[in-house]
Amino acid sequence: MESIVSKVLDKIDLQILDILQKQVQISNIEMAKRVNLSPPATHARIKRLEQEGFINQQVAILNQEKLGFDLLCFIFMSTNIHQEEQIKVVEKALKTMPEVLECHCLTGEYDYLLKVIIKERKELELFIRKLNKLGITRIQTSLALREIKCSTILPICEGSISN
Amino acid sequence: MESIVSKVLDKIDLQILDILQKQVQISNIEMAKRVNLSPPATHARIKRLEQEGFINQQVAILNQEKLGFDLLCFIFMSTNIHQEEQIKVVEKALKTMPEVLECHCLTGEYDYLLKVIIKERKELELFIRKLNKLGITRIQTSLALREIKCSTILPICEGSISN
DNA sequence: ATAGAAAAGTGAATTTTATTCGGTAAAGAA
DNA sequence: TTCTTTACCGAATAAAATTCACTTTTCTAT
Repeated sequence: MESIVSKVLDKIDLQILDILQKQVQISNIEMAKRVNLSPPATHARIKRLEQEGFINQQVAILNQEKLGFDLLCFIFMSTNIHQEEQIKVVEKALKTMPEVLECHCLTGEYDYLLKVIIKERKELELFIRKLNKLGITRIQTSLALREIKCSTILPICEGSISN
Repeated sequence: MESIVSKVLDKIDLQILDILQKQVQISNIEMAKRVNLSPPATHARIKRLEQEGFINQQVAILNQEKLGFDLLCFIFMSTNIHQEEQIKVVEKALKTMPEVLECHCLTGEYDYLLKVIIKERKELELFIRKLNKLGITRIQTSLALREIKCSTILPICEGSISN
C-alpha cells in the first residue's frame, strides 16, 4: 500500500523538500545538481511545491541567546470558561502576544501548552499577569534549563526513521 | 540604560534580522529598499550577521498535515538514572531520533519535555516503546488537538511587545 | 576643536543566478 | 497505435548578487 503522499509527490519532490527544510538558501543550480535535473525543471518543481502548499514558510531562525532572550518557558494552563465566544477571545489574545511562540490545545491535565520566550525575569512576571487577566484559572510554569534539541525538520526521507 | 544588543546591533541590523526571520527569501535589492541602504551595504550587513552567529539557520517550514504527519505529541518524562554518563547516552539517543523535533530539560514535575511528530497511531506506540528501552521511568503523553499558534519569530522589534 | 585612521556607504561594472522560451522526449488515455 | 498531456532540456534573456574603486561618515587621540 502506497501512502497518500506518493500519489502527489515523487522521490525527487521529497528530495527537494528535504533539502529546502535544511538549507533554504541553496541556489537553484546547486539544487539541480543534487537531484539530477536541469535548473529549469528543478525550478518548476519548487514553484509547484510552493503553490500546492507543501511549504508553509521560509524563515531565518535567529539565535535567542545572542539576541538577549534568556528565558524559554513552557506554560501549562487551563481556563474556567467554557463558552465558545470567550475561548475565542482568549485564543486571539494569545495569538497576538509576540512572546508566545507556540500555543497548542492539548489532551491531558491542562487545556493549553504555551511556549514563551522572555528576555528577563521581570518580563515573565508581567506576562503571567497578562494571562491572569484573560481568565486563566490554573497556570503552571516550567523553565527550560537546557536545550537538548530544537529542530523544524520533518522526517520525510525513507532512511531517516530510526529504530 | 542601553541593552547589550544595541552595543553590537543598530536599528538597521535589527530591522534586517526581523525581515529575514519572517521572509528569508527576500531579494537583497528589495531588502536594501526596505532599510534604505544600497544593495552592497545591505549585503555586507547580512553577511556580518551570519558570520557573527545571529542567524542559526535558514530553513523552509514544511506543511505537516500535507506530508502525512497526523500526530503532534508532547511527551513529559523523567529518568530514574542520575549518573552523568547514562544521561548523556539517553540525550544522544533522543537527539538522533528524527521524530523528536525538540527536547528540553525542564524545571518542575518532569525532567524532560519532548515535541514529537508522528504519522499515525501505530508509530506512536513504537516510539514510546523506544523510550522505555532507554530507561525512562515516568512518561506522560499529551496529543496536540489543535494548533492555535506556531511561530519561530522572536520579538526583536521595539513596537512588537504587547501590553 | 581638529587631524588622522578606521569603518561603512555609494554607484558602476562584472559575475553569477534565475527565468523564459521553443523544441523534444516521455507518459498516459482513447 | 495515435493523440494528448505533461515534463524535461539547452540556449537565450533578464535579474540579481557580488566586486571594486572611490567617497562619506564616524571615532579616536591629540
